[in-house]
Amino acid sequence: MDKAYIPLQLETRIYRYWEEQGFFAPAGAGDPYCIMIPPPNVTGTLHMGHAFQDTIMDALIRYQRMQGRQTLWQTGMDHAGIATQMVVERQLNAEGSSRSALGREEFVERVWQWKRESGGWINQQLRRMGASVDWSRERFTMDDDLSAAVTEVFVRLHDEGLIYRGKRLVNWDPVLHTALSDLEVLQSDEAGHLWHLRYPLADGDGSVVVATTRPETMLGDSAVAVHPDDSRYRQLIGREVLLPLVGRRIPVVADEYVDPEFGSGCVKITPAHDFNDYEVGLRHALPVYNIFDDNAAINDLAPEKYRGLDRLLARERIVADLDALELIERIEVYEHKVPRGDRSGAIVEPYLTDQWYVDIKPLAKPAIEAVESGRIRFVPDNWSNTYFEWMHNIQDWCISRQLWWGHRIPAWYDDDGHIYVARSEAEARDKHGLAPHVPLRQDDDVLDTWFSSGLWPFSTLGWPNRTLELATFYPGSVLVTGFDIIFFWVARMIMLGLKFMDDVPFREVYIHGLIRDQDGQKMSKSKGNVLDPIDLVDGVDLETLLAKRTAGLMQPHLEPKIEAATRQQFPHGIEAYGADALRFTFAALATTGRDIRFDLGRIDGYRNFCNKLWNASRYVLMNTENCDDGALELSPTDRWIRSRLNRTIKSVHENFARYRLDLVAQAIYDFTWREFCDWYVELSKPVLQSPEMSAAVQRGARSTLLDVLETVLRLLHPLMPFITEEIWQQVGPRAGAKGATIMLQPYPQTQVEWHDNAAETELAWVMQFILGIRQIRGEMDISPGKPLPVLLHGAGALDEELALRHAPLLARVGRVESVRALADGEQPPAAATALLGDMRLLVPLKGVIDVEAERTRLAKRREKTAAELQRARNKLQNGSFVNNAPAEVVKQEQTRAADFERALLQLDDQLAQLDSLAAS
RNA sequence: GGGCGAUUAGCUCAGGGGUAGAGCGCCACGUUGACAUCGUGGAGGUCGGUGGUUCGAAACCACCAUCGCCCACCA
Repeated sequence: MDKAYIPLQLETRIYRYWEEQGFFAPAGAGDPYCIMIPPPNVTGTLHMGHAFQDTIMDALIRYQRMQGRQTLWQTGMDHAGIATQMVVERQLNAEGSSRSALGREEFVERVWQWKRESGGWINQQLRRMGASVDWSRERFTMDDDLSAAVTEVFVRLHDEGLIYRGKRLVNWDPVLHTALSDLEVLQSDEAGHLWHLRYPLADGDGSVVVATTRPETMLGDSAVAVHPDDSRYRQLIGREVLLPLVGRRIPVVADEYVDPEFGSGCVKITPAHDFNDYEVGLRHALPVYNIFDDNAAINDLAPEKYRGLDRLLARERIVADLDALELIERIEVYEHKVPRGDRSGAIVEPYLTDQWYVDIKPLAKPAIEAVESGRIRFVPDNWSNTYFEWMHNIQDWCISRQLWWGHRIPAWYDDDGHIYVARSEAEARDKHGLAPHVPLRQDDDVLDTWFSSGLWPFSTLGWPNRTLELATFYPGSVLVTGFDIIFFWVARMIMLGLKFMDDVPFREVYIHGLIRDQDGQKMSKSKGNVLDPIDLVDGVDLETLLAKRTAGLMQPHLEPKIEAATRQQFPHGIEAYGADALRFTFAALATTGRDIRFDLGRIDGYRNFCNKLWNASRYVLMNTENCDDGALELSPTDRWIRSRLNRTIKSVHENFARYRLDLVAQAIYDFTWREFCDWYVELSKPVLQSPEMSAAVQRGARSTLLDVLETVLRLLHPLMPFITEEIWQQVGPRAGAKGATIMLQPYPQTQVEWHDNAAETELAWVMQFILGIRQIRGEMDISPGKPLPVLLHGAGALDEELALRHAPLLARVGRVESVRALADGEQPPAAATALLGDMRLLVPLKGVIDVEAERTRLAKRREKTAAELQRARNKLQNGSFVNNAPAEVVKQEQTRAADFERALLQLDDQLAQLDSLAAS
């Protein structure tokens, strides 16, 4: 092995090897285990959230694969209708062209072209992260077979009456010119005004005042509403108002919807442009006056002077005109919710159009029950509340989009406006007996992207065909995703899976947090705080990073600020940490149910961990070159580390089961560094490097080094696949493992014969001995290299036995020159002290040590011990504690008190000796 | 207006009815035959506040404060 750990080259080499060997495909006859990747946007790039999510999935997949499960990680990409269409349109605009200039067919061809160019990029990034997805099964939502599944689902739902076409208000995005589902509309708090308008009564006798945040909609008013019980307005009900500027006579109606407390208690009703008003209009059979065109400009139904004006310009004119007529009662500054399209950012208008809808309640009911009954489990569980909340209040799903990129709706129209839904035009003609000469025109619209992603768990496996894959891998085991798409995606997969597969699409939904920057800010292009995971893996220089962060900003004026912040945080760019370090960092941060601040300090530390593992492996390899299979004896040290490893394995399995990858990472990290490297490797040195050790004991140490390291590599592999493979290629065979890759080795299991309490107790004694000496050394400023003589005061038979048995370890690791027990009655010399149970370790001072310094040191320890003792005594003197606490807690407290008491006596005794020494 | 989450060392975070934890950072020492991307020792916290339950609360409960997120048609 090279002396230095350099991840870049080995990681790419190893990934190529795995892929070429086909290790990622499901294999064996084990219990199936399947994860569906949340398909990323085909033209997108990998961001930190993806990298985090992919790390979690890959860890689970590799863990289960090593457990012998038949494991499928289904990969693929989403066509992401609106997002992709916008990207390509922007490209066209930059070229001075446009979507409409190209026409539908050419535009769609252009999108496919762009998909082919950029679509591979995210896959390269996935590979760089080490994702063990089955590339041979990669799917795209617009593949022929997946598209066929979409059509099939649409037709079946339609034939069952669960998809219908209806004219009603939708959220209309006047920039993208498409309808949006409720989920695609974000409500943002914005400063605005509340205009109080005065409408004269038609008979000239008085007026009413209505309030609105959108005065331009008054052109479409068809009534004024008051609450039926509002005594102020009871006499107005049934009378008419003369709508200013328009001149229309509109009725005053009574409706419970009106809140008498708000504003004047009178509401203008605009059924065509407000969801509530639409309902009121239906209840009172009011006419619907649509006054917008699809750009949200005023149309020809409005008075001529406003026609063609954009809604905001129209607003200004109308307010001015009403003001001139003295019909503005007052204008209030008012903060209110403004609905905006999640992609375009445009203010969305309620707009009356024909759209396709899914009648969702019949699908929602079993989907709710599936989570209630526990057939699907959310991890952490509190997300099920969020799910229920939305599912219980679910509205019909508008699935048609006025876009060109997506699945064309399988509906055809004849010249009379009849609608024929079928799998193809031919089927439509066949089904409805339409002659070939009857002209049919397919619906221009495409389906909401989530309609096809909702089928992902079964469309990727071959549905509607009854494939072997479907039988094997549906339902999937767990869905790993962020909370932001519980409604968009998770809920819809559950509904559609239950509907078409008659079973849930997955058993568990693991919801992870959002990756934020070091200040807790959401990472976003416009904030200029985005980190590209690949930059952390392979490194990036400052100039490239700056260019990335400032290119194509929507608000160019932020550039200097972003540049300054970036220069400050990364004065030298970002170094190459390698995929393993980044993955381990993600795992260590993957605590459930909370967002993650990505802290560069952590990745630094975990890169160091890689280096530690690398070098410990070099040590093991160097010291196990000449192994023979002669008789072998395991020392207490060997048995101790195996026992500790066993505990670690247990904890790793438990935490995988709970999706607590942070605790998995921590358990392995602590064992590897704190126990294996810091102690076992050090303790093995005196055994392997001194000639007087027996060959059997040396063999025991060598085989333990190999066994433990080889096991750690397998344990760690799901989190750090590359470095573990690289090292395993050498360590595995030497440890007796056979196979071409660590990926397909069995995952470590606990072994009862490794469990050894006696060895753990014995080594605790050794470590405490060495720690005591080190403490004296550190606090008394004695050079770490200087060998020290140690006297045992008050040693029992067992202490003497252990001291003798482990003398080589104490000598080498503790830098102890000699150990001798004081004889009975022998006067101890002036010494620095450490406590080990009932025994005192004495390091004779002999001028090496400053007596005053030792006194201070001991006094400090005494103070701490006395405080602890006092607390324990207080407890034990408290009658209610002794009477009420469980016996074992009381016993434990008594033991503690006794220990402190003994320690205190030892310390007092030692302090007295220092005094007598100083006096003499 | 409803719901959820967070508040523990300078920073990022685990933990959890009985002894306050890790990593990073900080201080001191160190060329020990794997590793300075390291080793050894050390300093550092009345676990957001108030009340309650309990023999015992940082942990459980209630309320409050601050921060964050989600959902909701008050014009």
